[in-house]
Amino acid sequence: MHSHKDAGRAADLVVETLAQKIQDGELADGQPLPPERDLMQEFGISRTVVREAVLALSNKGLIEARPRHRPVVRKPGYDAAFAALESIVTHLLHEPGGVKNLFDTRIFIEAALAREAAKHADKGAIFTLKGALEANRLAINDSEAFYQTDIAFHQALYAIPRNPVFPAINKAYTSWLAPQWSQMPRLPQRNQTNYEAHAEIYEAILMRDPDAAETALRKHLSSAWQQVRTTFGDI
Amino acid sequence: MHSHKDAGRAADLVVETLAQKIQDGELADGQPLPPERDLMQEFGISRTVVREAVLALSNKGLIEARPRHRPVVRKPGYDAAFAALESIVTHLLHEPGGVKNLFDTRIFIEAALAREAAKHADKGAIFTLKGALEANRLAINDSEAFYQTDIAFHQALYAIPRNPVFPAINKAYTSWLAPQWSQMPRLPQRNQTNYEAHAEIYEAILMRDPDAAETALRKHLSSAWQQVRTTFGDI
DNA sequence: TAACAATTTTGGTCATACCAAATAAACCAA
DNA sequence: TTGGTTTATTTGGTATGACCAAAATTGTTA
Repeated sequence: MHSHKDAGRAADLVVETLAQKIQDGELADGQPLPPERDLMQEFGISRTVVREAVLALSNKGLIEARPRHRPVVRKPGYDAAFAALESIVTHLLHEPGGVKNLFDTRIFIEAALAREAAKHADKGAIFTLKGALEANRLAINDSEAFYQTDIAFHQALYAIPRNPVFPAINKAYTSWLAPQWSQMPRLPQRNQTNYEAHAEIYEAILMRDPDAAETALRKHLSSAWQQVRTTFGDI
Repeated sequence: MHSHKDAGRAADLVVETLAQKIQDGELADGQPLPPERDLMQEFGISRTVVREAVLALSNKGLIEARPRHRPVVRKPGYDAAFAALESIVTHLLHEPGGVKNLFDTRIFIEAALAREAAKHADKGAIFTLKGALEANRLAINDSEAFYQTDIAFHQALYAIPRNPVFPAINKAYTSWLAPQWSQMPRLPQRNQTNYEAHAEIYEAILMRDPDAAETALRKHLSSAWQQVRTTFGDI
């Protein structure tokens, strides 16, 4: 079954086997992994190797290993995929131009999403968007709530294509860029501006005007980027 | 969300410290990591913990650890980031709808890229695209070469925004979807069709017609998806 | 100086032991 | 029976020490 080119890692076999069991559901989601000492016997290896395998599975996101707890099987979803990027992305963000590169891709994707929404969003999706916009408006004077509804509005945008990858992308964006965003001053006046931008995007989608939707969204996010720039300077 | 700092892992400190040194350049790219026995002394820990830390760094993509070789420091780039996704994406692709979800995002992004290119590509980028297209044409009768030039043409598209994230995305796409793609029959006739599709995309970009560029690209990739469907059935 | 042989270093694996936290079992009071 | 409290067991985290084989280094020779 396994044709190992370089027989350098005993743990690899264990990782593959367990990963397969997880994917096949033999180790169901939420179920704890067998104790390390059991795995030793099952595979005929030392605990060293078992631990190495468990570590690897944990870093791959297939199990969730809280310290001193039994590792729990986590069948990976699209969210987990992007979560695996966190550490490396964090590094990239600390390099010159890192934040801008990432933010530019966000603008790029959301602009395309706005266009897509204007073209193909069904009534239900538009209604959801309208609800998110209304919640956003009601929170203008509560900066903390506004932050949440702001995120929700964009989330609604990512949900429109009905492709689970997009919400996962958005989650990743918000979590990665949160450090920058959360340090920015919260001004009610700015909330008002952002709400109006959201409204403009919504209107364009409602009017089935892709160009207007894209333009409005680009303006909105570019403005947000400028705010970041004026807060942090060149990054 | 919540970052559980349960402080139960001695290895975490080592990982953070070494990661910091890598980011700061104190451990330069390409340089081997200190021997495990040295790290033991430096941090006053057992080899067990050192190995755990090294494993973690390896899984994070900050070092490259070939079996029985000294781990080599690899300052992560955008490519490495997506490479870290491989194992988990592989799992997702094996689930129902997984391939389609991923391919749909590819269509989505490339459509937006085509539009972007038609709007903002400079002469140099268009010239590069033209060269890729010509190479593509010359390889119509050599299916293996055609496959390569096909990839190169799309790569040229991803390079246009001059944002290093996009080429990395493309690399990830091609490597993840390669298993499906490489199993499809290579027909010169199909090469001809694909070349014409590429030419149509290029022409639209040259004419600065975003709508035509997007339409042409969507048609091209949707057709490719249909070919996948007819080869593999519902996946 | 280049090819080869001897030596040291270093990563991979195993076995054992101990501790503290987590879990399960036993127990007891209401 | 039930619910909470105490005790016993399990289990993950870490430390030591040992051994091997493959690398890397050094030394030697043609």
